Amino acid sequence: MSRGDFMKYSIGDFSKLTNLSIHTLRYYEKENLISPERNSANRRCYTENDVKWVEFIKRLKDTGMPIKEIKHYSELRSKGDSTLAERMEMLIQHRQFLNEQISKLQEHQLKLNDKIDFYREKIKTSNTEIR
Amino acid sequence: MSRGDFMKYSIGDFSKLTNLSIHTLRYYEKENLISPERNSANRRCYTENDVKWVEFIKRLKDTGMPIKEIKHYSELRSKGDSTLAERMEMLIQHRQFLNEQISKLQEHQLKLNDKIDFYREKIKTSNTEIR
DNA sequence: ATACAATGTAGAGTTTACTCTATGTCAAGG
DNA sequence: CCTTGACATAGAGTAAACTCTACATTGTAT
Repeated sequence: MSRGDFMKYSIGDFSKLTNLSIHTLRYYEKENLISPERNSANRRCYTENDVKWVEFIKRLKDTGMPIKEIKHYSELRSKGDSTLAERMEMLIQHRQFLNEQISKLQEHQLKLNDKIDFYREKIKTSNTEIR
Repeated sequence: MSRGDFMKYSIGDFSKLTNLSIHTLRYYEKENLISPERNSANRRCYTENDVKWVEFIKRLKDTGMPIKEIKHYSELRSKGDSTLAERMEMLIQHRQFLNEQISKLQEHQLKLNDKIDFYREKIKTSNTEIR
């Protein structure tokens, strides 16, 4: 319903919107992650759609998917609905990876807590010794 | 109580024990993360203590602490008990970082699940259309 | 019309964390 | 005695993901 559907963003605006540097946006384009239209003067025109897409790219990246793989996903995506199943498969694989990642971090979290408790004791003791 | 306390490991053995390549071990030493003794022939002699220390280094690394910071921690550690408080402070900071990391990943996990559900629906629909 | 800010491309440079190569030493087995 | 294999150092090379530079165009405010 919103006018937003017709908004076009320059690379500068899009950069601010997505918190990705202009350099990074051009790099992502070179790597086939994003493919904005160009206007008559060859300037990039990003859309609302690109905003959402970049948010998703960032999600994949922040969960440890390498650029190469995101590139692959992105290339599938631009081939249209015939690649839906393959893309879902990738996401399911990635979810598995993410679940494992979280489990490992939670284990590390426990151990780190133990270590900190251990330090607390050690410091208490060495303070006692000083008195 | 175990004889383990007197065990010494060559770099090859230690590499197998810790799952770090010999190259990586030498690199970590250059970066001041580990400081094994040397025998008369200048060969590195790792101890049980080093095994535990490397496990901890790996924990810090796997939770996203950069080598530089681990190096700093390690240098504090080798200064002895006078640095206990500062080291604990580092760990507490790092725990904070880790907690945030886990929260973010959990949020990503939810969104990824949504996305996969969305794909599932979309695929179901496009299959229906084919019939 | 002119200046200056934003954008374009191509390609070089940076950072992190390894990883590998070249070359040399030394102890133990055949 | 000689070769082989593990180890030593110094320094070069690599991969990923940016990040920056140089230089050319274009859009906009005065």
